[in-house]
Amino acid sequence: MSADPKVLLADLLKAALKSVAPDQADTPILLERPKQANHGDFATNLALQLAKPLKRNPRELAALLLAELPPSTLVLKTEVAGAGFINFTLATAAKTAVVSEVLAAGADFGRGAKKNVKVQVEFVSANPTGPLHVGHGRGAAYGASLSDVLAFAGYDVTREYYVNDAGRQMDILALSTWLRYLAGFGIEIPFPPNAYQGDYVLGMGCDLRDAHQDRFAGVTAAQVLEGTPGLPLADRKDDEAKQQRELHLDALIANAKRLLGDDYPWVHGFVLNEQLSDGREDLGEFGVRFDKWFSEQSLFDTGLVERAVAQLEQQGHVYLQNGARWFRSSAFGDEKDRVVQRENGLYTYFASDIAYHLNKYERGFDRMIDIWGADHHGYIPRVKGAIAALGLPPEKLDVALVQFAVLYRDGQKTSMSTRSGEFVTLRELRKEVGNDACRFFYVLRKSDQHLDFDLDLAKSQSNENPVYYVQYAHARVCSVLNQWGGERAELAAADLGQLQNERELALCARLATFPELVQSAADDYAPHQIAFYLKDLAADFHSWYNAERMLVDDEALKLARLALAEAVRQVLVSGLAVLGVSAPQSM
RNA sequence: CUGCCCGUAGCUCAAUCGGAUAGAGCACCGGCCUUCUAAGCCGGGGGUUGCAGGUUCGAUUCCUGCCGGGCAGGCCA
Repeated sequence: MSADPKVLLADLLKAALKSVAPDQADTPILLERPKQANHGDFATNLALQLAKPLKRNPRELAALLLAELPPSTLVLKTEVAGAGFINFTLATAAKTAVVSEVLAAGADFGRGAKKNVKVQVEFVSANPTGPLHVGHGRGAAYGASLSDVLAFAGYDVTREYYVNDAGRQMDILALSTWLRYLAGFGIEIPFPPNAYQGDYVLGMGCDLRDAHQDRFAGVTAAQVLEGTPGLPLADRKDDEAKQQRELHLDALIANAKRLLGDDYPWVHGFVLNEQLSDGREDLGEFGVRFDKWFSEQSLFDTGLVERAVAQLEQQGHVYLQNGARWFRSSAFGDEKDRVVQRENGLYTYFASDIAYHLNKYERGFDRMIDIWGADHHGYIPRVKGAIAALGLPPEKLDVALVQFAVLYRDGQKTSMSTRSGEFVTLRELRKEVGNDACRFFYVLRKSDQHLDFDLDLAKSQSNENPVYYVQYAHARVCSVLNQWGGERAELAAADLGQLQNERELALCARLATFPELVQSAADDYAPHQIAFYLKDLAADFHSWYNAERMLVDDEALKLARLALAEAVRQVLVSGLAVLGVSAPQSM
């Protein structure tokens, strides 16, 4: 086990710095891996940083630093380059040492030390009012990969789904299902255009009948429609017509609650449960699991919503206007104040969200990450404002926005609304593209970048998806190791000095960056870095594979090369695991 | 109108918190399978990083102003 060359180099530089410029001894030593191979294995801009305070030529300073650099077997060559960079080329043994490190650490190579920092990641949190669609899929893939990256980097991660089981949308779904159910008994009520149209609602209507027969069917169409304003003509799109449709829907919901009485919560619960288990199954198949499903309704049941608003009120951040309670969020960076309790006494969604975040803080997380769709960006100031108003530290909460995924089919954008009934579900997408390609594709770009998901491309040319490129590298290693047929333990004893050629050393350098890459991906909330790294690692491997044979007659060389291949395989497995992608033995 | 995000090769995207000659894939052109998997490799052409300024040794990155695209601005969830 050798120590990290980066740390050792930094120590050497620190010593040199101390003797060249004692006054500047606290200058941070920044070591980076140059993009270009002929710039060595590590480079520092230390001399450039010192040039200004010392008022000296950076190249001269670089030369001075090198002259004072303590000797080390680690370093093969140093040079001053460009404007005043110092480039280091490592000794071959220092480069290949990573192979034995990987073999010794196995799946733990690259894993960060336990940080004892509790991080909560909340993601997906889609309304349980219909199947997940491709937009949710992106949030799911991003959240799951981010969680896994953080966990791998050493954080203690809790994955959580916030279930919006309270509120009007769930009532609309319960009503929609009930109306479909009633139709099955010949009780025909015109289906409202703003109710949930999807086929899955018909299915739930049938399921409801299978489970409870005619228990909820003891009504007449006239009773259900009693007191409703009726529906305007379908082609009317004016505001008045829209408003009438909403009123009609609310009246139907009120009738449903009145007519069903104590049975309404049964229907509501039935519908909620169907949707939740459907979503859980869907996400599970996608490799996305949650540690906790947090119910919005529970915030009301435990009185936390009331308490949160009361707490804000005690601090003097709430006022009454037009019969409603307003949170003075404009005093906390929001552009205007927000209603937390409506004139009719009902709390707004925002109020329960305040309570939810209060609950998160009370659970003692050191950091919380909310993953939202980018359309919610305007929501950030009010939530952070509420947190600050409650006297809690807003900087513990990070909101990661995920841009929309836009689906293209036949070169045309495809609608994804859950209300229109025409949308592409995550299930359909997974079936067409496959889970592996799907997970990889979703995370292959920065989260704040728009995602054009071309279905035809994903479907017809799925073999060209980059995920296969990475998996293929893994399968190739497996194949070679199988044909060799030896024991993995033999590889640990390989003489790594046999690894001499450029491609082998490049592979070693690539492997050596994996631990810091994991850290960087975690720090930046950027799991896409893992995906790009795996592509690069696979490219280095394929290039080497085509240029050199592993199963050669020279026993020492063979073992060394197999050891390197096995190290590559291990890192591919670790990286793919973080992304929720399988690593097949053969393809 | 106001706020946030984004403009990088023909297309889809990277670029190590300000670094050196801006990189991949797809597409296009030319090579490599009697040898460990050709879902692969090697080579080639392709760019004023939207535009104009500013900050400094150095800018795709930071600041200002324009241009263009997306999203948001409910007592909805």
